Amino acid sequence: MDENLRETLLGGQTFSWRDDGDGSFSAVLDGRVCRIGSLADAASDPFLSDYFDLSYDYEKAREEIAAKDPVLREAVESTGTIRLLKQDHWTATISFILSQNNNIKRITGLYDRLSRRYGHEVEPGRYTFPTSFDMAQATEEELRALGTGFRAPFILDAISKADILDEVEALAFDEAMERLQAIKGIGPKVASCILIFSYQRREGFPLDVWMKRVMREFYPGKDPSYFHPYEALSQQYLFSWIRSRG
DNA sequence: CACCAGGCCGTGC
DNA sequence: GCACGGCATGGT
Repeated sequence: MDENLRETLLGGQTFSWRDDGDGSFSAVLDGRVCRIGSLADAASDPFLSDYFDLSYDYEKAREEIAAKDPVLREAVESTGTIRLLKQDHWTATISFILSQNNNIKRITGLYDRLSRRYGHEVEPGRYTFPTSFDMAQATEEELRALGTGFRAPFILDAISKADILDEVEALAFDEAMERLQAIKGIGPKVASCILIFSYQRREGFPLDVWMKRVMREFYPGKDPSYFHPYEALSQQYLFSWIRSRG
């Protein structure tokens, strides 16, 4: 087993991709519909080459993570390579605000509804994810009507503080975590997801309900620094593993 | 009918 | 500093 594109694209780090049902996946990114059947399709596309982080040595990382302990080895060997995508800051921020106390299927639906309501149609039925400017006139009532629920005011707060996302780029990890949490609806878990999946901060280690279970059961007394320098990737493998194991 | 989902906020101690 | 209830919505 080498790449696990399905897990990378549909496993909860992005909500942009759809299963086309013919062995390929598609998303509206970079202002156009991107389609991909295997990682080779990304190599010839400069935007996707960067987005899929092709210059990083994931094979070496896999080997070093697997060698760390038996649990990690089982997690890594239970699946193919999971990549850390380089997503747009704003898209990732709204995506993970939507993710709190929610499930992947419903998050994806909300992402689609926001796109249809505030984004731009680039092909019949395919819409860009709206920018903070596209959403500047959004109201809480509108957002609630789309099903965002109690997250609606959080989205409005993010719109008004979107400039924070530019500041974060220059900050060290701990300061970046703190700065992102100035936006309502962003706590430690959401902040770490944004930093990993949009700012390439591989020291992030999101602790959601699943990962708290993993830590309690298999790593009692340990903290994320145990996984250094592969905190984020180790977390992705453990998350995928525990979730598929039920 | 419960209970849960890639949590966080506000409040109280 | 930590514990707790509440929160919109849809699926099981």
